Amino acid sequence: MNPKSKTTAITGDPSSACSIEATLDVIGDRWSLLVLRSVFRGNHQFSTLQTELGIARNLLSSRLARLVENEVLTKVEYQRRPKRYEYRLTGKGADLSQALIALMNWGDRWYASGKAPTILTHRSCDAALEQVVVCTACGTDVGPTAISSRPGPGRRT
Amino acid sequence: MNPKSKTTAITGDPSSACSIEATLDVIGDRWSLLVLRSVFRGNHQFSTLQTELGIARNLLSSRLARLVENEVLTKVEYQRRPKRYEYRLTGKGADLSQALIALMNWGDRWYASGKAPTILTHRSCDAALEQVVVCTACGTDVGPTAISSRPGPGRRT
DNA sequence: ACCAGTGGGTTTACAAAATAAACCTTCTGC
DNA sequence: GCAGAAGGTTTATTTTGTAAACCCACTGGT
Repeated sequence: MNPKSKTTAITGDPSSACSIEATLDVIGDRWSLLVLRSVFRGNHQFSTLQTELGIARNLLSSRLARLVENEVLTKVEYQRRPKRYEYRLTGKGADLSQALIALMNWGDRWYASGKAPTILTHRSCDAALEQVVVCTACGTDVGPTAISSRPGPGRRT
Repeated sequence: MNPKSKTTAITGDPSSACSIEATLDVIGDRWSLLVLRSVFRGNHQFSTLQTELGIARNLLSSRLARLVENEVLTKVEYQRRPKRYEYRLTGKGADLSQALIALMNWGDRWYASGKAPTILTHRSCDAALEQVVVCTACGTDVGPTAISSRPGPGRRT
């Protein structure tokens, strides 16, 4: 589009040459992930979100609109007369759980000094969860230094 | 600290009541994660990062300073006369790989239409990787709807 | 000796985004 | 017919981000 490729940054266009960038185009601002965390926790109404987060109302409004536009949330009328709306996660939104869990775990490891503020469990077992990266071939847990990166079929640069 | 708890938002203080918030206090702005992605990819110099990302130089400067201050990166003099520096991931920084992978995977699933721009592999197997959340008790892969959340020992609210 | 080029920044002027507070609208229940 | 709740929008102000210019130390070429 631009000959000198100015659009390397946050472009607002999720069809990026990098999937991290694509993701950040949707949820990579100061508030979106906090809004989503709150929705994951069960807050679905505008007022509740606003109070819990302390976000300015106009910003919350625009963030929710953007998340709805990007199909991460849906706006559902849960009452008529007076009309009341709530925001629910779509499948795509729920699929962000892995990312939120990764961010939470990092915060736990480096800022919670062994005492996590929130613990996630398997609903049926009530046991703790663990997030791992595994090799689809050998099945072993792969740490950051054993990871290699190569261009895939969607590479555009 | 503040009686009416105004500090629910992005406070710049990672010792938050929520680990997601703590994490976002460190890397939750428009650029930090993109800078880190670039460092993960092997770009360690100021100029290289600036050119690759298209970020304003003063912003890159302040982001790098903040990441160094928070011990995500270290600034290493790799040459004297003239002095040249490079930025390297610390252990804490490398530990963000899970989060970057989660964000990348989400982008792959929802914006790459089956063709990932980048593929991560197990260095020794050359096979694809998979990120999963597993139960420490039953060992099964736990999807977003089977996850339960409860307050942990570090809860402060 | 001079000058261009490289690396790693800082300063400055300007534009965009965030914040806080006030305001608006529709409806209910008293 | 008034207060209060829900879900916003408008407005003024402050904070951030952006782009371009500039600075400094040094090297290698002429």
